[in-house]
Amino acid sequence: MTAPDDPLLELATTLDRLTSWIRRHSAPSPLSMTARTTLSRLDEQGPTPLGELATQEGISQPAMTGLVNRLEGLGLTAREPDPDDRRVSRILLTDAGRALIAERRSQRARTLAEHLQRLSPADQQALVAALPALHHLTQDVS
Amino acid sequence: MTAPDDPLLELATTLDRLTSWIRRHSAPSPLSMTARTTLSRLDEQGPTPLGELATQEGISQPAMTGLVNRLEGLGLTAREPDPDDRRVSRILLTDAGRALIAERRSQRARTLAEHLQRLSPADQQALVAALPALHHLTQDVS
DNA sequence: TATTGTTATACTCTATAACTATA
DNA sequence: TATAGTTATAGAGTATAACAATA
Repeated sequence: MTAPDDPLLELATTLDRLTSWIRRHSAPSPLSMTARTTLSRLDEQGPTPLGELATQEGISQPAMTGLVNRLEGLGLTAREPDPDDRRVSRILLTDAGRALIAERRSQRARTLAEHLQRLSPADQQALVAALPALHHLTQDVS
Repeated sequence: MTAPDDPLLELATTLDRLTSWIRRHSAPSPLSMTARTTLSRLDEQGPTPLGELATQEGISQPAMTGLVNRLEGLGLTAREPDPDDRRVSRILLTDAGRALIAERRSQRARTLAEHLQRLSPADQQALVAALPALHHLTQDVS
């Protein structure tokens, strides 16, 4: 059990609060949160079997089937047969899908910049210095 | 894959990933994300008119009516008439609601802290150093 | 008239169970 | 038999529009 004034525990609480802050300040989107993180994931890791994508996103396989169907209907993703196992559908981003999440990322960066500008230079520097740590944190279990 | 040249763009991407990472590593809950942040908000700011709560959470007034009805059915919140304006319903936490949000918050913080402990001392130090900045960021617009 | 909140209705996203096809 | 994915069905949570009560 951790002590109540453990800085790590305080950090965890702050990150928890940060999550809900980010959620409230995200630009409204016709795509669901899962849809957006799925597109972002496909951009990072390339073509991925549907079931694996479902596990990574923490939703059921039928839910991912439905999501991929919607994304495909929007022209954002496509299916590719796996040459080694004909049961497998590999999901990949189309050019339109890649363009959309690039646009969304830069838009989010602009919004973030507005808020960052109100922070002190020391605060800004601290955040940039913490980037590798945040990166390692999210790759921890992946 | 996006080029990580712009630190601001990288920060946006990392925060994006952090959001979905925290979401995936949260303990499963019968309550929706909005339900949880609403309880948390009521715990922080006390009794709040329903419409104001809807605006703060970024959902419509009818959606908040439905959510509050569900929370009330679970015994987690209650309605209180506003003495000055009889149209207004002020929503407040019950003792059960307060207990639930406290338990969940500390559990979530513990889980996150476990992952933070696996990071290198340098990473941990960087995150702790960024704590005030994160705190300021989330209080920025509040 | 304007505001606070509810009711009516419809759509999206999710889950579990049953199914098809490949392995 | 086991695995990858789809289809069937149901429930939660959301929005917009129309309404009731109060200001």
